[in-house]
Amino acid sequence: MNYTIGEVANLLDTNASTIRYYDKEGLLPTVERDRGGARKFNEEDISFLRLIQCLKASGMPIKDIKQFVDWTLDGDETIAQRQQMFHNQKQRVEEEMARLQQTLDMVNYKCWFYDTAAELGSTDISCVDMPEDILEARDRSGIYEVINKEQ
Amino acid sequence: MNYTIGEVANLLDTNASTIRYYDKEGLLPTVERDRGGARKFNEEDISFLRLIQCLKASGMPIKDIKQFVDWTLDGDETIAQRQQMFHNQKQRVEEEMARLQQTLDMVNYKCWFYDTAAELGSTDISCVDMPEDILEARDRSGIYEVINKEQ
DNA sequence: TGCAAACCTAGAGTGAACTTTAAGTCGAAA
DNA sequence: TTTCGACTTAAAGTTCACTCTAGGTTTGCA
Repeated sequence: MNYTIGEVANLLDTNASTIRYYDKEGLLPTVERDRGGARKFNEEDISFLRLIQCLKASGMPIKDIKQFVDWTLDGDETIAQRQQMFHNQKQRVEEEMARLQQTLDMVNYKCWFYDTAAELGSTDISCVDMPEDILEARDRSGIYEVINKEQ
Repeated sequence: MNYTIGEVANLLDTNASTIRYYDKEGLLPTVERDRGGARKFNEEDISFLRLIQCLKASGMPIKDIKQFVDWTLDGDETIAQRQQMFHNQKQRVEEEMARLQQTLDMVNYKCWFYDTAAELGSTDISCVDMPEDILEARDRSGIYEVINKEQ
């Protein structure tokens, strides 16, 4: 089964220009054309676009994805490079998850802070006891000082 | 205690230009100047810069952080807006964590794939049984089709 | 007094990832 | 046959968050 660029864009919740841009950057070397010159996407192309979206979500820049594409085109000689690439990426994603958890701790603390301030009608909440879990979230977040005073 | 912009940049592992840029964008309305016009940062300013870094890490754009700063300057009238803002941000961070977990599943699958391919010296690993946990990670990642064939 | 280091501003430049525009082609329906 | 929508390209434009440059001041030490 083949798909047009518009169908693929719909399917992957993106738009045709973005897919053309990826193609121009060399990320889609296997996409074929019909007689009229229009791109023809098969299941494999769509699957690969999903992978690209995933790699992008993991913070990988386009030029690194391009490198990966080039390696896959080079075949089995480049298995080691691709293996290394994914192990590096795994570490990056794990670091990002840890950072995001810290950020969530901060946001949770701030949610409690403003929930409390909203009840009191004031950001001076120094009279209120901070629940244990909120205190822990705040400390984990790396946001310690001041903060109870303003913001 | 006061700090110069260079000291603050060091402390927060960023650089002076970035801090000046935040100031220019209105993110640091409380930073004072010395007689010569140089910025003078106190503990509170530094704490607020940490908060900015955290909000940025949560994916909040500068102009939204600016909005938050403006609200804090408006005082207790805007508690509800700030409360809403942090609750929205909490949802965004939670969504991002879920997306990142999916991405990690994909990367874990790919790590297994290339570890196996490296052992075999070939990306045709169809003869190899996929461990249960890897299969689950692959399925959670949303990357199903093809993939065992190439890449 | 002279010099270097660190600060200042305004404004230009950068890089990433799109996104839009202009001008054109293709294939099917009326 | 013409008209419409979806495709094509090259190239310019946009947005974001810096980052750098040029030219100038301030501060502290020898």
